[in-house]
Amino acid sequence: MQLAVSTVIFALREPDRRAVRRASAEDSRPILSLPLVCRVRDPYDGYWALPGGPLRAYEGLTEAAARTLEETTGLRSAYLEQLYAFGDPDRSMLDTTDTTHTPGAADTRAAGTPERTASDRERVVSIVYWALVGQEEAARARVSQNVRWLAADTLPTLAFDHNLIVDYALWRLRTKVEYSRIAHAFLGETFTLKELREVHELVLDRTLDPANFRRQVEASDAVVPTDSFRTGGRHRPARLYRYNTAIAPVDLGPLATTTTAPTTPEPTTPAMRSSR
Amino acid sequence: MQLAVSTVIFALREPDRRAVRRASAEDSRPILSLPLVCRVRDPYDGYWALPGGPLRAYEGLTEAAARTLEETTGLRSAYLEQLYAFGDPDRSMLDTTDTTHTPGAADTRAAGTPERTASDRERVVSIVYWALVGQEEAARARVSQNVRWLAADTLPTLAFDHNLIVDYALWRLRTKVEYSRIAHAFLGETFTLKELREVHELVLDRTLDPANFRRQVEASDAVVPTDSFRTGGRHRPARLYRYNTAIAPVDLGPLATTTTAPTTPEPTTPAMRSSR
DNA sequence: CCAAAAGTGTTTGTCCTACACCCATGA
DNA sequence: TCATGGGTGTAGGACAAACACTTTTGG
Repeated sequence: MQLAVSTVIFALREPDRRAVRRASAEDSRPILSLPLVCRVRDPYDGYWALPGGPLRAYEGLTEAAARTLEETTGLRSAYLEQLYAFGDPDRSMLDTTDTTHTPGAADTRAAGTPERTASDRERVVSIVYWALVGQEEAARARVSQNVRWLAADTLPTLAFDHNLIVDYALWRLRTKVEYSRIAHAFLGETFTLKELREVHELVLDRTLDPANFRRQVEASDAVVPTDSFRTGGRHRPARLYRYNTAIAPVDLGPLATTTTAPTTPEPTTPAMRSSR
Repeated sequence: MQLAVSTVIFALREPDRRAVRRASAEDSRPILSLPLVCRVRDPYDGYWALPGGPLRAYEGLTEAAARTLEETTGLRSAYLEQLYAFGDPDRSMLDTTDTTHTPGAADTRAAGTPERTASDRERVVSIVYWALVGQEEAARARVSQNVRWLAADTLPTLAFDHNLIVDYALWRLRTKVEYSRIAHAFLGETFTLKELREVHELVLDRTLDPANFRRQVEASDAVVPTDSFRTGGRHRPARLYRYNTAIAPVDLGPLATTTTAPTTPEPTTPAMRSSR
């Protein structure tokens, strides 16, 4: 039995030069992408897989996720949260029959995938994290021959059950963007409300009303205005905002104190309240 | 390194005869309780702990949770979901200095706690599940000398980090009751809306408006009316309802297909929608 | 001046809350 | 018949969606 920690790393990246031809030329908005590692061992040899590796003796789970994130991309994430533990006995031997995986995978493989060192077919329980990386941070991601960033919604067949895992992480990201305040993790230190809205639009894949978005964000206290403005467009400059660190970013309940988040009680949604 | 699976099992149980004296006599509503196992080994010897045990070679994680649940209580749960994986390196050696744990614990211990068979102080990663058990099911729970049901909100100091785990499970239960439809799992096959409302009130610890609760539940399609009525009170009989199995009970996203839930797309919350 | 995006105001509809009110039953 | 809870109606408030409108810049 092996215990591994893997991470689904999301970032908004400029579209690849090769892939940009498909669209109508000037649609060059960032694309929700994630880095994958090409396997060089027998189970799923040549397939892409999530970055990860075995848990070391004296490190915590979150620590291990941050470490593998740094090892594969050279980056630190602005947001890191546990996703789910996958441990079905047969998840090492799923359908290899599907051959729709990227053909270029075979020639990019190299030595040193950190995942799985023991004998094959051994059972692996994976504790999976998901992470968000900022734009500037993602721009200077380490390039490597067997690490590649792929678009999240047009993935090939991945190794093991990693397609299911990415789908679940995507679902969690989209769900959480709607009710929590994590979209800023995709941006830099300061940002305009238009930029923040575009992150929401890219993640949720639909347009949002600028006026209503502005009001909703301002009412949530998620951001605080600065005195700076973003100029350069041929229009009125937009005010820059900064993420409000005084409020807990997410709802982890009692677990919020054990992570990096400051302790702040979550506002309860009023619903059918009465006396008592 | 050990990998264990533990489960936080919730049920609404009649208050204990001994504990009923504290209240003003006729407040005998059910109490949110969970079964705990008394440890008989050195780390936290005599303390109460969550039921669980090592993951077996050929069983899935959910399978292991259901098995330990059956082994400690003899029951099957109406709801079972993964909670979190706890794996900090130092969580086997937390504060033993606190001695506020129940004094009667020492004399109820017996041989055969299923948890942890290897040498002490070894690192343990626990994948924790949480479960809901129906009222009738909970009433015929197996009694044992080193298994006892304790009230969820007045727990003593538990072994390891199990207090934190129970707090988190409680928070998840309360959060999920508000937006999902899991409260029926505490009840039997059929139930009145008053009974379902009382479950919500007990879990959330506040009263709810009966009229609004009725409308909200009926609008959510969570239950379907039957032709039977609950008679006996000196008032108009109440219609019995049944849980609507045609709709997925919770939001597990892509993971819903891997569990027992039928495949039904989750209705998205409309918010700031526009064209595209 | 004009185009374009920043930012504000306003209407409309929907949902929740509180609470008044009728209905049906057992004693 | 009356007390009790089952079940319905409805006015008021909060909030989101849609969209008209004003403001401020670059060309």
